[in-house]
Amino acid sequence: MDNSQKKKIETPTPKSKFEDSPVFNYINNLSPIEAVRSIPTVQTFNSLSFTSPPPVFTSPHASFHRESRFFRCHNSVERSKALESLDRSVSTQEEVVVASGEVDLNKEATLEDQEEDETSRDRVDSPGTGDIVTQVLLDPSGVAPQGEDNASSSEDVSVGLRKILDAQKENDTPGCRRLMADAAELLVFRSPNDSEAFGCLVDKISSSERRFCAGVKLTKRHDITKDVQANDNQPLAVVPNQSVSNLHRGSMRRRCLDFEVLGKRKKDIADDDQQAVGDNKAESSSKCVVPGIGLHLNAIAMASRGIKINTIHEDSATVEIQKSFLGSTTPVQSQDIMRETLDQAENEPGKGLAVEEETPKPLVFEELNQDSLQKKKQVRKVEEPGEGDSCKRCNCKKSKCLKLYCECFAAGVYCIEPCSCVDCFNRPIHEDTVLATRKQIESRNPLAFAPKVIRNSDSIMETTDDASKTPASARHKRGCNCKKSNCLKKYCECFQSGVGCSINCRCEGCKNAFGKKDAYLLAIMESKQEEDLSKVQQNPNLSKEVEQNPSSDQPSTPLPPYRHTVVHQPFLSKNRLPPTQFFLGAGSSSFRKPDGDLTQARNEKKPLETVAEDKTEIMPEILSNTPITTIKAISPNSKRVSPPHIGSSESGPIIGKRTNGRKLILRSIPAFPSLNPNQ
DNA sequence: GAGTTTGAAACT
DNA sequence: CAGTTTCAAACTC
Repeated sequence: MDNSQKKKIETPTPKSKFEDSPVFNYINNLSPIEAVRSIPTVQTFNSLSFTSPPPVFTSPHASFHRESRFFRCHNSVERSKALESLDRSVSTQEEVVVASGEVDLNKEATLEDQEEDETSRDRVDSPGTGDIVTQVLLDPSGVAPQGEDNASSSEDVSVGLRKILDAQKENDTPGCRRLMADAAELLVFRSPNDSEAFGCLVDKISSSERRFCAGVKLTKRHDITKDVQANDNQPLAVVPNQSVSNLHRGSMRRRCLDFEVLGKRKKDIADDDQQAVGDNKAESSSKCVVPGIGLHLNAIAMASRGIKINTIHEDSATVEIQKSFLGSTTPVQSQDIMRETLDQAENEPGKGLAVEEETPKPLVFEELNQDSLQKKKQVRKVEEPGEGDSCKRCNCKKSKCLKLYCECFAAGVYCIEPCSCVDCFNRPIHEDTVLATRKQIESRNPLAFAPKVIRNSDSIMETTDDASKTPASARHKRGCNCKKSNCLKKYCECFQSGVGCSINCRCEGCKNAFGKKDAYLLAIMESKQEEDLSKVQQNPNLSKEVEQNPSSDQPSTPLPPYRHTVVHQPFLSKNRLPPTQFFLGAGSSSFRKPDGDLTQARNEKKPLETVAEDKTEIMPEILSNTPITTIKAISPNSKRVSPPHIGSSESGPIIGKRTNGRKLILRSIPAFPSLNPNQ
């Protein structure tokens, strides 16, 4: 039978003879041509299975995971609808918008694969971005959506995209330009920059920004009230056929690309700057972008602000939009907020839609609809005069806005009109200076422009956390060094970023409402304990060893009841309290009243043994302090202590060498009694 | 709005 | 690398 089949395959018999036969069908099913469609599968695998790099480094892949979650909302039906609308050719802009959304989605996947497949990014950075865009557009395999794709949808997408491309070739519509710019933007993001750090930053930022952009591109710029009404009960990104006014968006993105290439389009910039003299806010807004990062931060800021407000004020569309113009305190924070909000939105369809729908609008309006923009600006000023717009506003006097003192500069955006800076050089007209300074700073500190807050890519942590609360796994990269603010004011970068303090922090008397450092450390220890316990449970021999060795400060001792209240910390535990609650509960005044005392106690270098031996009846206060004690013992100078250090040093058995975030999730009370010989 | 406090950034 | 200075945001009044 096999031989006969092979013969049939190998023999060039007339097709008509067999094509109706079951054997032929079977052979067709065996055709390797179908097997070629493995690319989407690969993508799916990539997006689901690849572990993320250590959180110390910004993780574009980790972000991609979330993006994929975000994009999951683009189901085939929606895509079909979009393509139907394309075929109807209702509006060229709409087509472009839809296509852009699809392309962005797929570009992302393609680029991700490229990143993972190749160590160098030169390919992406190669000139001819437009060609790459075309390639993406015309490459069904690359375009094929992952997971859900079937042949028809994939083909539809490619066909639709080709139509779009052809139409755009015929008339160079703004949408076309924008499409190209969108792709170029992504490519620029992937371009190796002045330093690895910058690339790292770009990855981080761009990932979030792209997430935002996806919403933007798939969002229609229609009446605000309509938006809200129509948004109810719609999944994310269910509006692919809605139109976004792309004209200015395109130009803005393009500017970002231009910025990225030093001097490439300086003339444009200069022209824009001249136009900026007119001081249209929309213009200046689009102007406050510094190479690469700036635009994204702006977008993120706007997005997050919009999301944030929208989530709260779902019932007031006007207010939402108006507030959406408001900038955020820090880009990173916005990023986190947005991410969380998006997470939450996924779980709450109603909100999710609002988030998806409202978020991009500010951008569109700001760029396009100047009339409404001005009105909204007026209202905004009335409502929240203190808040900035999408761009940061600095007040630099001496730094010329060319140092990291300047928030604008540090955030990678140009200063704009609302800034009160003096002698500002952080302007597009001084692009050379800006870039040179950036390079200089990066040479000194490659991570100078990297996001200060990094996210733990651990999906478990993030998914188990309530999005409405503090960032589950976000942490300040370098940590704070607060001495007097107790990490309770915005002086503290951790607090300002809305993240808890971590082991990287050298703060004293940390009371960070988003998560205290000691709690963080305690969680690490706890996780290690639980890990050891689980090991012990799996290996009775080990358990015996532990029991027979009471002198060792082993965590095998049953955890006391107070673990329930103490151990669960807001930013790590699934059952964590909201920041405030946590602070008042686990970190209440009675719980850790004298932070100064705490600091002193730490400096007294309590022996680690105290931690383990006292834990059975220790007061929560002491317990909560003990980790710090441990750390202090390791680093009496309050200097940064690296996690591995803890694990390998005197606290070795307790913390262990492998303390990743995931373990922190496993904070429920395990079957400790089984390890207790008295029970 | 002016002055103070604070901690990061920059400098030595 | 540690200590000091500079700086601008955050905060207070």
